[in-house]
Amino acid sequence: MELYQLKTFVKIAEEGSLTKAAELLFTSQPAISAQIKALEEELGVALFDRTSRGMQLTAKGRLLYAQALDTLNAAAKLKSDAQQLQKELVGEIRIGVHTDFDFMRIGELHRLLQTEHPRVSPYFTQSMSMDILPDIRRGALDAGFFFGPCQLADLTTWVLAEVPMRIVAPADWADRVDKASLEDLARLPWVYTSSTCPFFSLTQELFADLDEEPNKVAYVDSEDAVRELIRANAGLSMLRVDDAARLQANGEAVCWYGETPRIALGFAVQRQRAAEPVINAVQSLITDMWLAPDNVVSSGTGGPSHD
Amino acid sequence: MELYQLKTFVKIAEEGSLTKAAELLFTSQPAISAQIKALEEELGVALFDRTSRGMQLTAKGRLLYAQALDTLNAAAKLKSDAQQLQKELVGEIRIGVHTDFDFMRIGELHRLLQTEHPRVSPYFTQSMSMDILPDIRRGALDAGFFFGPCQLADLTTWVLAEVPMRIVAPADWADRVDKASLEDLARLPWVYTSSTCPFFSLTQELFADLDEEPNKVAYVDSEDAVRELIRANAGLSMLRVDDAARLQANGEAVCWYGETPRIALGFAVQRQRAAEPVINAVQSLITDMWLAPDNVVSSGTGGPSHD
DNA sequence: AGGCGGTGTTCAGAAAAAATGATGGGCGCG
DNA sequence: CGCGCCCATCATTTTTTCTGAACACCGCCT
Repeated sequence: MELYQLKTFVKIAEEGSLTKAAELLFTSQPAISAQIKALEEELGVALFDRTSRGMQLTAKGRLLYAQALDTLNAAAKLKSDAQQLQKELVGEIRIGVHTDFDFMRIGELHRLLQTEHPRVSPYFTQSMSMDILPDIRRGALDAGFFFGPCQLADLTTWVLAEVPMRIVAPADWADRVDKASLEDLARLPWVYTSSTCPFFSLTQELFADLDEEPNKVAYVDSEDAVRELIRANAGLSMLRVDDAARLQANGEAVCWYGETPRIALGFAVQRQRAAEPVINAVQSLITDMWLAPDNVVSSGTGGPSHD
Repeated sequence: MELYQLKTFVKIAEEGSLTKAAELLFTSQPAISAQIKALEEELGVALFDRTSRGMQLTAKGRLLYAQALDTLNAAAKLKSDAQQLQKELVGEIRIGVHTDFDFMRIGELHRLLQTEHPRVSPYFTQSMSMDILPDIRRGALDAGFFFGPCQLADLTTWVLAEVPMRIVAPADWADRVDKASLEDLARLPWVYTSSTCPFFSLTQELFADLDEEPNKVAYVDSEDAVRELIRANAGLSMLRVDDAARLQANGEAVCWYGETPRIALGFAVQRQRAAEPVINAVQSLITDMWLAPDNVVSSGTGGPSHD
């Protein structure tokens, strides 16, 4: 039993005539006569009564006609859906996110993806900056965001923004920090990130010209932990300017406005997979989002605001 | 796109390997490789990723796999239903019924038909005895019951029973009828059926030996009308014994027990259609029902019961 | 590094299936 | 009774599909 036989069956049933059906199917009358004969033989059921005036469905044929239609419809849907899929991008993509979803504009990204490529399902997994790049390399992630430079040669990366940072101290230390020099700060207790974290090098560079090492009283590996220790008066640290401003606004911290180091916000994928349609599409969406002229994060928002 | 291609598609998807699928489909590996290639080309969609370890569904392939299954399932259902139909009888049959459905045991017939041939739909139409035989001949009915002899040569008939009849008089006339002779009865008013009705000849035969014609005061053409006129004291008539007994039990009539003419209950179909499976099956059911030894209507229930 | 065993692909020729065009038989209609 | 329309059949051609061998690729194991 093949679809072409069912098509013939249905057409003959509708036309009531081999001859007419043959015309409409652009074939010869003996051809479809043989098709129906084979079909009837295979099903073991006489589908038509042959009269001198044409072909008429038998009672059994009428029952099977409906099912033949069902089958053909299922096949037609398969084909049309396939042709629709031709134009669409289909797949999944696992994206590592290393900091707040709202800062990373994940909602906006998701919305864009939904409209541009509705059949691409993103999986956003939050993990630490230092885990994301190796995970992409391992294939545990398909793409990801990260701070700082990328040391892995087999990843392709894009710089999305230069994110300005700020040195932040516990709120109680306002007078110890207010007019302090960099050296003054170095002597205060510091909450550091672990050495694999991009913030680590950033902070190190800050003090590179000084003779003495900063006074490190704790090492943590998440921004949340940094904020918590600042609130607990443990020491100073470095945060994104927006994060710092929020803490200060809440009275949970004070900022030091001496210098604003910047850290690169990057997006990475495996080099040999960069051309995969799904990955490429998501990457385009993200670089467009972040590098559009009206969206540059690295600009402005410099020193303190005095009013 | 043909079903054999979809079968191959599904099998490869399930096995993850051309080689294994080829084995299971009892064909060669290049054959199904070409099938899939053609299918992919027609759909315009890459269904599989070819790896050195086998064939793996693409994201699009996974979406279409479900639809391929749907299509194959529809086809499989069509085929299995057809093979079921092979054994079954399918069709409609229009049966003319000329008297009470319960006397004709239509309920029992329907129940039997339902269990023996569930796909045969009977249409029972009630019409007068004298219309049924011509209707069968015309093809307006496929089969039918009738009383009396059949004069139409191109019908095949079966005698189902010899139905005993009884002369019935209005209840008020009990003493005029009780000890009456046939001649006495002939002089009383009679409710006759029209001359085309088999009851007509039956009644005529009853009085054939007498010199005088019975006193006919009305002609009607339904048993219902006969009963109604008896209740209205219009005259005597003839009814089936069971009918007569019911009227007498209700005090609506009295019976005369002098003689019990019998009328043949017949079943007829068109001669040249008698062998059609549906007609033949229904006829068998009916003759079995009526002619089974424990079901003979013509026997017993003779004279008056004295206790 | 090189061979081995597994994969899927390609190709030319063989086999099978389907379509063709001519022929013939049945039936209704004028 | 013949004509026109219908479908079935048959030998033949055409198309499609299958086959088997050769090949390329990849991971794995020695």
